[in-house]
Amino acid sequence: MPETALMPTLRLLQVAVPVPMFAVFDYSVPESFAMPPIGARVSVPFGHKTYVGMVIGHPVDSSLESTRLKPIVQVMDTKPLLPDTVFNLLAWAAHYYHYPLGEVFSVALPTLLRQTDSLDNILTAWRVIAPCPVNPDKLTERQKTLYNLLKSQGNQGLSQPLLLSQNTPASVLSQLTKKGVIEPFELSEHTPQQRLKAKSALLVQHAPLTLNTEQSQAVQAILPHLEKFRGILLEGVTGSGKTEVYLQIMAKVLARGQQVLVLVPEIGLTPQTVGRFATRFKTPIILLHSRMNDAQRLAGWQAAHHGEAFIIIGTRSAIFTPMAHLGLIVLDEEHDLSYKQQESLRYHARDVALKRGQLEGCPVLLGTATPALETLRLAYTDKLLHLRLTERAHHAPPPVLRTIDLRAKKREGGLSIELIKAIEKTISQGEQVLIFLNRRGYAPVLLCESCGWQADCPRCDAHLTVHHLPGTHLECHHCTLKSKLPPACPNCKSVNLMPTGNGTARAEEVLQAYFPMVDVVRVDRDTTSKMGSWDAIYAKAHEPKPLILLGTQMLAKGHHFPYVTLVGIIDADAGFLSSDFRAPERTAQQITQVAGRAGREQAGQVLIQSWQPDNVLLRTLIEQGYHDFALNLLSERQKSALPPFRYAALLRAESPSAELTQQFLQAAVVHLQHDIRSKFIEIWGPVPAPMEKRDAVYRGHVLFLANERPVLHDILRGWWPSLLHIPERKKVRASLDIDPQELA
DNA sequence: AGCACGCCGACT
DNA sequence: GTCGGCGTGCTC
Repeated sequence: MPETALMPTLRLLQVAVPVPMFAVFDYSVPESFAMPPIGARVSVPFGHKTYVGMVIGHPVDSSLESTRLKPIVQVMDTKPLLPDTVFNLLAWAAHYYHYPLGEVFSVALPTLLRQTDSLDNILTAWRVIAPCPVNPDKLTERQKTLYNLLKSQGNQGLSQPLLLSQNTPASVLSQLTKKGVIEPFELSEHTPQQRLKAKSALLVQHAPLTLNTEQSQAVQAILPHLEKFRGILLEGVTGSGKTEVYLQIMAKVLARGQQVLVLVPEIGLTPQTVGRFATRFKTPIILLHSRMNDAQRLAGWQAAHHGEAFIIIGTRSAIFTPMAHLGLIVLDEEHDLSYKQQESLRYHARDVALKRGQLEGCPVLLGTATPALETLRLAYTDKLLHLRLTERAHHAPPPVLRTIDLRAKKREGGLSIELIKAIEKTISQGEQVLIFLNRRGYAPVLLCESCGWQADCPRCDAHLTVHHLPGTHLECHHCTLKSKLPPACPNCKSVNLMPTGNGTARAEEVLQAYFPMVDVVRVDRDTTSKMGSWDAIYAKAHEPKPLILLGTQMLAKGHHFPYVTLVGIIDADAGFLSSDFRAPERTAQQITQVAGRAGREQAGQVLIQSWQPDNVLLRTLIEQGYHDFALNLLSERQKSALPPFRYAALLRAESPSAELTQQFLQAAVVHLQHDIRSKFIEIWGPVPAPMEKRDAVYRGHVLFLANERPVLHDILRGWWPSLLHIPERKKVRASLDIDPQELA
């Protein structure tokens, strides 16, 4: 007798659960629930807890006996939560980065959607009730603002996510509702696409700037690629007007009723950046970054998802935001390292963006003055359309770069007399100066002049930095340790303890002493918090008065300082000496970016202090510029068969002991060599990390290089999940970094 | 990741 | 004699 005829058919789900395991799990669906579709969230019992998982399949049977299957607790979405494109993007990311699928979903979703009580939301919108039952002049300022905003939108109103993400407090909504001025309604009758089309008519574009020849050639070259996937590298020197090119392409995309996703580096998301977009387009701009609270993030996410918002500007993780009708991805400063997540899912937003463009069928515009070598290679192999802007937009001549030979020169606070004279001259002309010193604090070392002892961090392989505020003390820049200054040398009891070397705080002291009449503004992690962040700094930098800006790499990133005509780089050598094969590339990008702050509207000069002014790398950069420098580096990489000419993965490990870490890595290598195909992989290491001990853990890594990406990934796929169970792994934390950016 | 099950030390 | 250390194994 056919048993199946009598058995009630089991309704099964395959669910990705957010736990660090590569398996997916089967569940049954009780009769009382409608079957959730693939892409819906379900809450499921797992171990002793309940998790929010993602339905990824409808299997006909399970490898597990039906009695061991647990029923789901709740269906959280009746429709897929994400569009197919984003669902597929996340599945791709899990596969490419060798990361558990359930955790990938968890990383990509707003926190509030990962909670068991978040059911799928009905989209509420608000509109004014006509006629207005009260005199609008009697409303409070905030109420009046909201009233006028909604009134301008007519009967269509504005969605709640859009309002909340634009800083309308929920309280104002309820106050006006109580007064009978506005009403909520359900925004369900139109699809997101229909709403977008309806709204795009309201988009009024403010006057674009006039483009120079190069800019307009770039725009013309990009326009034929709308509506389909194309990766584009817009390589434009600082001041060449990349942003105006973005804006004009965006205008075309918006006019078609499509949305634009703009990604910026972490600290690039200043009010000034946003302001440029906000004044150009008459449409609300949604921001997505880490300093927003959960409710704001969810609101922005929904506004993008439901097609209520046209322009989304966000940092790295915004690349996963679902968009109803995505027409363009812009990724500004594509070389910036903050696009690479350095923990959990170690993705690179640039690479994810290119994949997303492919899945969405839209162009991806990468812009920078200093392209990453990876990107440059893609451009030169026609994987990307390569456009260049070589002139400054406003006819300002490019800055003149010159080295200052530090050998046998007197210095004070790290500043040579030559540099100080140049500062003096600039100041006397009423112009501004930017000094770049990538070391915060007062002095990077506390040295005993009697015996040579140095104050070291007990938890890290690093010296402690001397700080003067609040009060003189020592800080470790690699962990949270802070300590008092010892009264005498713990080694020889001498009291000749000397702060040695120069940080930004000491340079500030020296500069202020030389130029008592001039404002010296220090910009680093220690000052930007108390200065009321960037706003005050920007205000000063935008007054046409003498000013000395002094800071770390925070100053290097895309900011616009119109009155700066002199840039001084205190120490150009450090980066060229590092053991990381990417160090020259990163150093050149940094120097070029800092140099680009000079003379954006007037002629500027850049003075680079160096102990090795004849260094070939430095000379190439100064004499030929970043582009040619990068081409030289690329040919070096090709000769030594390094990325991007081979594909890399880095196994990282850390544990409470150096031995355990290295033993694990060694075992991992042996394990890999059991695979016959491992002969196609070159194995570098294991070695201790450059700073082996950090925050009391011992770190190490082993690098894998292969000629073919699929070969590398196939081998890793069999090997990496199995490493979780080898005996050497106990007490060791390990992670796999695909396309690693830093060997640290 | 949690969390329980499970065998060896200092305490009510 | 028990409470508890964290090693090991499992989670549909």
